[in-house]
Amino acid sequence: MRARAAEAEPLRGGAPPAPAASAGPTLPRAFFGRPVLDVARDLVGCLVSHDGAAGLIVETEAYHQSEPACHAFVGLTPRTRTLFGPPGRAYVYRSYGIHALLNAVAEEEGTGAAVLIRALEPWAGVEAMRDRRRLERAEELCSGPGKLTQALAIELHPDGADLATGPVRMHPRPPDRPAPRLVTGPRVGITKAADVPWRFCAASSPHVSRPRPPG
DNA sequence: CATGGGATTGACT
DNA sequence: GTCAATCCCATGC
Repeated sequence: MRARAAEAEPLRGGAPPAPAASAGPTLPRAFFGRPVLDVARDLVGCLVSHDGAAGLIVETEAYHQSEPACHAFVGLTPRTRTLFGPPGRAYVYRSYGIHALLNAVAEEEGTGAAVLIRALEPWAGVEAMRDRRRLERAEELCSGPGKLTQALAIELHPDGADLATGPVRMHPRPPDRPAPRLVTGPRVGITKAADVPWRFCAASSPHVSRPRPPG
């Protein structure tokens, strides 16, 4: 067993249990088994839930084996096994030795493609998010790919798990929410294929990561 | 088996 | 604006 005290330890003595984030039905497998750019666009507005908290996706990035910024560019290795697997699974990897980053595997089995979830608007279990992040402002809880996994308590464990059955789940856009208008731009923080405009943000959302897209 | 890079964040200048 | 922290895994000797 690894050291996981920070995860298991209650943060405050009398903290009430997080409210159940009943985010409703999950996205079908067929949603993810499509071109990764379509999946990345259509995921904005959808919900992600885990461990008593949930957020609306306000920012995504697409990655595909055909371009060098994608981990799958190097081919099938133990690390990229999940990327080449069936669509609709979670691909979670550690970045910079510290952060767990959440992706949704897209396209058909055998093709390495995924959508990185970069930012959420807190939707349920916000107090649990504040406890985990030790921050108050809603705009800072999930405004980055490493921040949102911390807020939702997602570690590497869900890698390879089905997003329809959990532990990490993805759900359609709540019916009372309008479909967001999208802003497209270059992906953040990469050195290879940095010019490809495969980043999709909900226009004017205060919950997206930096750098904020224009408009 | 040793090394180095990486899709980040938070603290600091 | 800079920079360190930190770990998985691909690569090369």
